[in-house]
Amino acid sequence: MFTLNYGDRRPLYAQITEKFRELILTGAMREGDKFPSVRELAASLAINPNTIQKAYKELENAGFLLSIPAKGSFVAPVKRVPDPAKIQELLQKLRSLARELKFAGAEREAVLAEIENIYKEENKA
Amino acid sequence: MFTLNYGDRRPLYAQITEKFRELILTGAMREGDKFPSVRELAASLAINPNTIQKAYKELENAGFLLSIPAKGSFVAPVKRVPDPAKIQELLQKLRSLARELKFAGAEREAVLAEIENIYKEENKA
DNA sequence: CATACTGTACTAAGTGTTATAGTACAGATA
DNA sequence: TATCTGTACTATAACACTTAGTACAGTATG
Repeated sequence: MFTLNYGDRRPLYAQITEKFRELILTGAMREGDKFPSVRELAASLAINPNTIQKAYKELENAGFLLSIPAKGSFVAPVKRVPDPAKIQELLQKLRSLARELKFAGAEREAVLAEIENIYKEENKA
Repeated sequence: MFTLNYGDRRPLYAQITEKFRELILTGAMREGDKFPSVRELAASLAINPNTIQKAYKELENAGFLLSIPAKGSFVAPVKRVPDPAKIQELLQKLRSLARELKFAGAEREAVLAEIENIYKEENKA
């Protein structure tokens, strides 16, 4: 499904959390889709099942995953209500990132184009 | 100068690194400005000097800080060469962040406006 | 019913990171 | 001379991360 980067200094469970969030945000995984089972993914990545469980628990807390004991883990129903607090938090990160881009010499138009592209994206099946 | 957030799960030295990077990126600190001394900042934040030293070493590796033994630590000269690899890395983060914003319900125009504002900013003294 | 799968919940151990405490040295400054 | 600066160590405690192993209840399939 994906690979882990052991050179990355972030913990394994955080890498796994991020990968799945990307899959959901890009539309590669949609509401109701089944996650690999804890043991199956652990075997596939050659790591401990507990680490997968920790990643899944994080995803569940973040509202991306819904666990049903004895059945499996699934992509949670999307809440269609804008979350102002979350948006403000993300905009703060955006400002910080934009300043770094400006500092690194990125063109204003290039940065704007990236945003446009994301908002043009169809959430592909 | 600033405060630490002990609720944050990131290490103290990383928080300190980030604060100074913000100060430099926003122009609040400029080339040649003096950082507080290791011991002074440690006393001010009520933490160990070693932790400050670790933060300063990170800033130095990142090119933001220049240490002169027995004199002090200063904001490093800015390199005016665009760094394509760094820009690509940041753009990748930008895309991820933009998808999260879209997912959270942020308006396209609001996101674009933030970028515009950053690029309009004069680097204030 | 039996078997194999699912998520979940523990304990125990090893490892690495983080942070503190303390000491020390050489160079600059006043 | 006294005090400041960055730097470099050692030692220790606390915590996070990861692995290993075991166990339980519920579901699906034969």
